[in-house]
Amino acid sequence: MQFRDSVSIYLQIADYICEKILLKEWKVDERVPSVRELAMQLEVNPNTVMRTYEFLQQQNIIYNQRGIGYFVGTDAIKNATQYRKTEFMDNELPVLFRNMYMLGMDVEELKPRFEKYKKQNFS
Amino acid sequence: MQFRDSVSIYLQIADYICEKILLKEWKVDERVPSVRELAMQLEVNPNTVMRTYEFLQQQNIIYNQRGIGYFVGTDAIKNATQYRKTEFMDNELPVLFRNMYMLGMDVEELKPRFEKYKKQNFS
Amino acid sequence: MQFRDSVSIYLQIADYICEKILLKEWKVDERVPSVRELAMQLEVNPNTVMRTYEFLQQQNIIYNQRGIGYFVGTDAIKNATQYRKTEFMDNELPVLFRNMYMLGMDVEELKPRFEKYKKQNFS
Amino acid sequence: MQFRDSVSIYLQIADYICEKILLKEWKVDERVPSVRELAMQLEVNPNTVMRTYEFLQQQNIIYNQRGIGYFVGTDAIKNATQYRKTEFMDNELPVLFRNMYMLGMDVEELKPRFEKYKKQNFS
DNA sequence: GTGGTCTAGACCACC
DNA sequence: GTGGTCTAGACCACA
Repeated sequence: MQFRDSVSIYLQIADYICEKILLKEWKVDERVPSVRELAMQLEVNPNTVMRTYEFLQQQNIIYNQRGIGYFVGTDAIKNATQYRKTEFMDNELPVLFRNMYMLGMDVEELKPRFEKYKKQNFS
Repeated sequence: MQFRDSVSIYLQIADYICEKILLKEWKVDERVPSVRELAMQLEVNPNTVMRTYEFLQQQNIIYNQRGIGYFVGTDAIKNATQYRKTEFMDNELPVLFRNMYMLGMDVEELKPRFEKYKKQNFS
Repeated sequence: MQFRDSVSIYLQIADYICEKILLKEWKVDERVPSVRELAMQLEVNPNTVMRTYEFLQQQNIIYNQRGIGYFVGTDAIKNATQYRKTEFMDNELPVLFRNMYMLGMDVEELKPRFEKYKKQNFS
Repeated sequence: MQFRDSVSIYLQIADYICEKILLKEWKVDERVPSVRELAMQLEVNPNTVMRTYEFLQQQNIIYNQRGIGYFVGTDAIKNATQYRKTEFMDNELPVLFRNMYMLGMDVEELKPRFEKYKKQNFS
């Protein structure tokens, strides 16, 4: 995994996990990787992953069973959507709109492309 | 300026210059900063800026007068739009669409937000 | 400050701060000690105090102004009361009741003593 | 057993033994564990336990038969109650009252909770 | 093995 | 100066 410099690593890991959940790769009550495991895989310090998991637990996206591990929460999809949507609106939309304005584009132009994208990738 | 790791720096500088032109901060036939000047300002090697300018000249976005400097080209806006639009469609739209799909969002949702954005920032 | 072994240090520090607020020693919008300052005073690692402050911010008991410091929140008393009351009910009451049962005491016995205590200490 | 730092260990062991007696786990004239045995179990120095037993003998809570061991005294319950009650009043009540004052609580609030506690744990 | 807490020490951005 | 993040490494309780 490649980390951007502009955002905290632990939040980027949170996004990574939310994506796994939102794309249904990780299902409700399924175990997520252990702190140490994910830390090793992403080549970060276990404390950093711990921080991500604490954060996601707070957002009711994952829950914990002591001595066993972290699991995808019951309302994970709802809560992950809400969390990521806020982030998306605040951070990504302005960049998008700026580009669209610069390029003289309209929202209408996106419509058919979005349909095409969904057909190609998720069906 | 903050550079991402994923794209060549000289292309990121090209984007930066295109933005200046598309947002009408730099007008047709106006002189763009000298290679040394921009290199110093962006804290990169002059060779990198040189590469950007050669690239933009190829795209007919800027032109060169030997011994004097580089200038915004006559059709700069048209050509910059075309160049950036290709990039936007190929690189940024897929990321956007992936997020929108994950979050269960529709293009329609963007419409009023885009209007609001334009009103707030460019009027 | 003396720390018990049974509870996390960062939570004991949280209790300490809640007491300061509940006993009106620290007022709303007043600055609390800086992370480093309190860490030095309590002879713990700054990270531990940082953790306390993050926790208390989450509970809406203190808030943060970047580069300036942490401050007592508007609803600090309400939120601190709620937080500490839960803790009190769950952890301290059972110990109290166990002792009272062992000693054959009744709640009624406490009544006049509590009045006396309040008169002596807070008036 | 977990020892607090603030009180002598031998007194904490005395409390432990009083509890056993007050909760009727150890009956009158029953033999209490030998000094060595209890020291091993609690992982303390036998001298410390010896000190506890001497102290409790002074309080007429246990008595000694040389060469045989220590036994729960005839008036153990009365004397243990008296001993523990003094301690409770002097040390634990002030802490309790301080918390109740801070949290704006009243003795009345404790009444139904105490009843519930007794029902759940001792019936 | 799991998570949870703590220390030491570093570097950063903001004020 | 302030907080915020990250690493490295340690030790603990729980299972």
